[in-house]
Amino acid sequence: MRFNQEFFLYVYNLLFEKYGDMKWWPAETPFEVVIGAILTQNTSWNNVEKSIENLKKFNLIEPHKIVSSDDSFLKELIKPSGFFNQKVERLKIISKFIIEKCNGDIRYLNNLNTTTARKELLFLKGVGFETADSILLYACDHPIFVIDKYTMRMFKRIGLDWKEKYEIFQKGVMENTPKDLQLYRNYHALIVENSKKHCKIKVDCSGCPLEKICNKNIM
DNA sequence: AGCCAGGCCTGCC
DNA sequence: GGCAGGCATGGC
Repeated sequence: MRFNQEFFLYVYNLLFEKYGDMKWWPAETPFEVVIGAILTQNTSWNNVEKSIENLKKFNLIEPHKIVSSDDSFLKELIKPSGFFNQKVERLKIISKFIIEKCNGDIRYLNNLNTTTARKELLFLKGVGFETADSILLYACDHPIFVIDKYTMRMFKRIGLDWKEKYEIFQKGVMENTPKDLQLYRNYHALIVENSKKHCKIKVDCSGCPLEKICNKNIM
């Protein structure tokens, strides 16, 4: 198997045939994407949903409301998604950034080129590669391929050996796919969906659309 | 009971 | 620049 454009679109099509258009990211507003991206750091989405529900109860899904809310109150609300001490700090830092540098709307980053916008986000404490790229792709309209634990595991199992380096995986995929916003949005969504069902550490291959090309013994 | 979850930062080396 | 250790809750 060669890892060229044909390969990556082949994998996409296998996933698409099973799951279709995932309509990702699951959020009502761009800022909700930002919140979710922080809260889901090393945390299952199931837990994140509870936290976001709590924030919604108090109408806090807006940057200035996050900034002006009491830390201990916010910690209580986002408790279900864990790491609440650092995550409250991170939510406040990025909210402040949005207010001060983005005129209150994260989509301001659409005015910058992708590389510049990415750097701006990566300056922020608590925003690493995956969080930045998720925000660029799903809260804004930057076509960038998000890598996460699921993505690395899946690609490794279907034959790629890129040594678990985020930017190597990202470059490898992006050099071999059309830089298309909708494609990248749905590709990542499909990988997550398929991984949750079939491609976790403990594999469950029955019904997995990638079964033919997967070496389940990896990881 | 213990492992895992849609990372990231810090402090070592 | 690489890498263990810490961060915290909920599901299985």
